[in-house]
Amino acid sequence: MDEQPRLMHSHGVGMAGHPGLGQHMPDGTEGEGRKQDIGDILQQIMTITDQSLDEAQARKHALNCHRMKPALFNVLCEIKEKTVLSIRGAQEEEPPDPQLMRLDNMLLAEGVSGPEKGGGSAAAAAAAAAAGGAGADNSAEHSDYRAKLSQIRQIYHTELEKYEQACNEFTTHVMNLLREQSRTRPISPKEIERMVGIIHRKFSSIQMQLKQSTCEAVMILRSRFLDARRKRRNFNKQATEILNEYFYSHLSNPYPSEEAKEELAKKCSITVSQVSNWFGNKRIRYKKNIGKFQEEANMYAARTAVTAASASAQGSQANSPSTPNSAGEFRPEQRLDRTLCCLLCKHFN
DNA sequence: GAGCATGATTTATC
DNA sequence: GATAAATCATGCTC
Repeated sequence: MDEQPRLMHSHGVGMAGHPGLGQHMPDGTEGEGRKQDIGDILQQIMTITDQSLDEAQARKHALNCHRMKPALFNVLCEIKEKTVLSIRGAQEEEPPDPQLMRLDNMLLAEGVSGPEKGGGSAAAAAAAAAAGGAGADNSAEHSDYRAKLSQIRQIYHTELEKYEQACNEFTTHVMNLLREQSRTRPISPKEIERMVGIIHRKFSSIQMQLKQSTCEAVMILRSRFLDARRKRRNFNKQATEILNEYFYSHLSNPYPSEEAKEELAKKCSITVSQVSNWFGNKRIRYKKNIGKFQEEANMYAARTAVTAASASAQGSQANSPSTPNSAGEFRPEQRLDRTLCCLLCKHFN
């Protein structure tokens, strides 16, 4: 402190050498003196970088103790605040990143982010439903998918927590630094806020990378799981016979209704979509090669006829001649099939 | 292992 | 959304 006058004097701007700074002017020249005073202070600030470290420290201290410092500091704060406000105004108008939104939506849909209940298992269940199977193997795959998704979810949340913690620590550190610095240079709260925003944006870009990696991992898992769906199993013999029976007994219109599909699915222990697939495949393959399927068609028609005939015999002669077929309906073409089948039955027996 | 059978998927059409 | 047609991928038989 005792070197202050020396320093100030040596540079010709010492407070003692300036009446306007050191004391009030009684003759009315105070205003003019203050202008000069502020000019000098600014000059000191501008030349402070030219000083040696010791000199600069001393100069800094002298400026901090200057009686005009609070007023000047406030003015500089106001100027900076206005500048920062204009910058912030421009930044706040930025729309949310669409890529980040997509990643967030996907992670939410896959059950990686958001509440844990059902998310991943719902996605797995949807995939399993698309696979069409409901057997033990499928549920095993399902649980495997869930376990792996749960692992991904855990890693994601751990990493996210780490990033958030690091971000908070760094933000606190920077804020403390800025608050410390605000004693010696004008730093408004808004400027600190802006700096915090910059830090958060930097960290959110890191988070985006994490989200991207997580999405990729989920996609790989999902594609592996979906690929497994292609590992088909042939239907058992009984299921194939039930389906074929229906197909050939409805050959003129092999399009089962939704109810019929459900019934067939139940009988065959398969799903309705598998029934639809089977009929789709059967129709197209039958149409492409009727000759090849003729024998099969005859055999099923014969069976249907035998069943119908025995039912008819049991039902007594009093019954109507229009006996319904196994599907509960009667078709004129069935009569032709039946005639053919009687002949075939005789042939096979 | 080749060739065929068969369930599932994809794409186009209605 | 249901279906046809083409295609894929796996299972089965020899």
